[in-house]
Amino acid sequence: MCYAIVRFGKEFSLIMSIAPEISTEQKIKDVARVIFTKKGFLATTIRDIATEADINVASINYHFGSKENLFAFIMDETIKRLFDKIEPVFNDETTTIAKKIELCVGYYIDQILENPDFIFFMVNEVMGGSTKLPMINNMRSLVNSYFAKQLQALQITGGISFHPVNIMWNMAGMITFPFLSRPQILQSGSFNQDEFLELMQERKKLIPVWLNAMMNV
Amino acid sequence: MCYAIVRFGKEFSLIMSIAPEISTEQKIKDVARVIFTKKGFLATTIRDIATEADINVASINYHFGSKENLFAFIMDETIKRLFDKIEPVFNDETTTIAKKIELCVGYYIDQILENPDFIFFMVNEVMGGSTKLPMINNMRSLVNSYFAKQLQALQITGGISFHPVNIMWNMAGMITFPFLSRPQILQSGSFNQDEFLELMQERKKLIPVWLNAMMNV
DNA sequence: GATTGATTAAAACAATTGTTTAAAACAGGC
DNA sequence: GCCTGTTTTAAACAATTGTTTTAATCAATC
Repeated sequence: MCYAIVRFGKEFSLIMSIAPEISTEQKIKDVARVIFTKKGFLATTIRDIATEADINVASINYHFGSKENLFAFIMDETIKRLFDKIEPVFNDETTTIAKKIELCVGYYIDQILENPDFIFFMVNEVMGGSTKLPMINNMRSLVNSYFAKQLQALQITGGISFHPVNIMWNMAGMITFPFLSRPQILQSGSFNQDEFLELMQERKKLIPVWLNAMMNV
Repeated sequence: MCYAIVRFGKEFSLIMSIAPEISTEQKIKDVARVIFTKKGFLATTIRDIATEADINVASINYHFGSKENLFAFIMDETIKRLFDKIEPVFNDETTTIAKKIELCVGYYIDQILENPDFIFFMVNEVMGGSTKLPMINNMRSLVNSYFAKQLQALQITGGISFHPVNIMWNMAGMITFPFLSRPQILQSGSFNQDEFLELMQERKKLIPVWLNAMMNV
C-alpha cells in the first residue's frame, strides 16, 4: 500500500494510495517482460529484474516459483495477446482471402512496430526448443482456421498451383525478416531509423499486393 | 601424434599416422561449431565442448584465449563460407536478375538444408547485438554488389515501382522463415520431416517465380 | 492492542561458470 | 641422453547464478 504524508496548512493528513497501486507481482511482470524480451531467457538474471523493479530477489521466487515459471507465464501472456487479435480475423467467414491478408499484415506489422523486440522474443522461444508451448496450440488453431479452409478451397479449385501453407510462410517471412535483421540494417548504415520505418509502412500496403500477385502465377 | 602397432606375419611394425591427423585445435573447432550452433553461445559451456571433443577444458583457452574468442572465430568462418559463395553470384555481370535470384535461392536453401541450425546461428548473432560483426561488412558488400546495381537500374527505368531492397528482404524472408519455425511446424504435427523437405524443394523453384511475379506488379 | 497470515527483506547456500595455475607429458634438435 | 619449447592435464580460483532460509514487516481481524 502506498502512503503519503501531506502538509495542509498546519494540518497533516495521511492519504492512501495517492499513486495508482502497482502490486509487486505486476511490477515484476512488467519489468521481466522488457528484460526477457531484450536479452533473452539465459542472459536475463533474476537480479537484473529485481534491481530494475526495485524489489528483492526472493520476491520473484515467492510470487512465481522460479525464473523459468516467470518466463513461461510472460511468454503465455505475450503469445495470447497476439493470437487473440489474429484469430478473429482468420475466422471471419464474411471476408475474402485478400481482405484477411491485408488486415493480418497491417496488424502484425503494427504490433511489431509497437514492440520491436517481440519478434526476438518469439524466435528466442522457438530456438529454446522447449516443448509444451502455448505457441503450438495457437499455430494449430491457425492451421484449422477458416482462412486455412479458404486457401485449401482455392487450391482445389485451381486458384493456386501450390500448397496453401506457402502463402502463410511467405506472409510471415516477408513481415518478420526486416525486423529480424534490423539491428544489422541500421548498423550497416544502409538506412536510418526513419527510413526503415517508412519502408515498413510501405510494406504494409505492398505485401498484400505481392501475395496477390503470387497467387496468380 | 597417432600410432598403431600392426601385426604383419611374425613382424610388428610401428606405423605413424594411420588415421588422418586431427589436431586438438581442429577437434575443438569441429565440436564447438556443432554445439554453439545447436545451443547458442550462452547455453554452451566450454566443458560441453571439452567433453565432446575429449580434451581438457584448459586446452580451449590455451588455443583460443577465451570462449568468446572461439565463438567469434567460428562465427567468422561460418559467415565467410556463406558469403564466399553468394558474392560471386551477385557480382557476375553476365547473368540477369532472374538468374541471380534463382541461383541464390537454390544455393541458400541447400546450404540451410545441409546445416539446419545455421539459421539459428545467424539469428543468434543478430540477437546477441554485438558490434564489430563480420556480418555487417558482408552485408555492406552485398548492398554494393552488381546485383544491387541491377535492381536500382530496374527501379529507375520503371521496372519496379518500389525500393529494390524489398526484393532482397522478401527473398531472405521467404527462404528463412520456414526454417526458423520448423521446430514448431514439426512439433505441431502439420507436416512431418519428409513433407517439410519436399515443400522446401518445391520452394526452391517457386520463390524465384514468386519474386518475378512481384516485380511485375 | 494482540494475533494471524501474507508479503518483503537480507543473508546464506549450493551449483555452475570461464579462467588461471602449476606440474606433467610430449616431440624435436643437438 | 639431455635440453628446449610446446602442448596437455588436473586442480584450484573467483565470480555469478537460481534458490532457500530465516527473520522482519505489513495489513487486516478479532
